[in-house]
Amino acid sequence: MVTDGVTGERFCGGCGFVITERVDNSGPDLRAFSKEEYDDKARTGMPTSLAVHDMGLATIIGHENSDSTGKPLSASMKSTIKRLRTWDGRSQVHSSIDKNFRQAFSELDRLKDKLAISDSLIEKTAYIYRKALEKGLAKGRSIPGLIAAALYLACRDTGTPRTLSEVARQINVKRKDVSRCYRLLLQELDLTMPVLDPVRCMSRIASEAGLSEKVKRQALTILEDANNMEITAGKDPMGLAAAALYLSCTMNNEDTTQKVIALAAGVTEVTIRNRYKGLKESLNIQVPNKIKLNLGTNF
DNA sequence: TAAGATAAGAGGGACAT
DNA sequence: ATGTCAGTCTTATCTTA
Repeated sequence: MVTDGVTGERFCGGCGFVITERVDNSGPDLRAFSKEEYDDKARTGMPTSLAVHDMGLATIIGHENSDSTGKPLSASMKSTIKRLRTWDGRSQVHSSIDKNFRQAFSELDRLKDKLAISDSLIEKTAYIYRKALEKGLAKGRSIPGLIAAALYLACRDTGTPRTLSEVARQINVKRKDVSRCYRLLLQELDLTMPVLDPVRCMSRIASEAGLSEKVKRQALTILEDANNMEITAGKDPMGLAAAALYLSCTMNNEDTTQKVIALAAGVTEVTIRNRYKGLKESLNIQVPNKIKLNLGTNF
């Protein structure tokens, strides 16, 4: 059993099967402005460290001076993180930037739990957000939108499979607003992001939809072939991964539906169908007729 | 009931004006 | 800067097996 320090996912070191990758997120989406209120509205399974709300930033920002990949931080990054920790000890808000930062962090606090994000990702998000504030990008923009964008940026940067829609939904900001902030950050901070790796997406979808290892492996080879044929450019990675999984399911006669996979992947059935069709045609894959198994029950 | 088909609409990138 | 265009994805509805 290995825990990915970057994505916070726990998976088998041998086969890569993801054991748990996210906490229940179907609870109410409520704001809380005090510890008591937070405790009242919190769902079960809340980590105790978060319940001790007064511990604040120090519980969020770890003390190891290394980034999410384990490499030591640069000197400037180190001092930035140090400052973040220090601020938390202060009872007074010194400037508008500090104030903004505190507010942003209370948002981030909630997101962390809902999206099952690791501490190192939180640090990265904080770093990005701080940069954004220094550049004055917060002016005229909502804090939740910007912090969500920073978080999504950190996810993309580390290859953590969280979709823009997910992040936006959990923080209760319109997807397009987060999207706008995200592009702004990319531009202003002079960053380029690698395309989200469909392979990473697959682990998530496969475990969420309860698919077998065999199916997952075959879906992986399908994705590789698709990549080699350059038919994946410009397509939604999640949709591609989902379609590859579905195709693999039909090839292996694994009992599943588009609906299940679509739900797990966070894309629509139509998208899966389109990618599915494209994959099947481009790779010239013959799909056997579905053998109807009389199992009596769905599970 | 699941899968496929089709249409309308949103949002963003590329490109020209 | 602004408008147009092609391509993608989503939502909704209808048909098919």
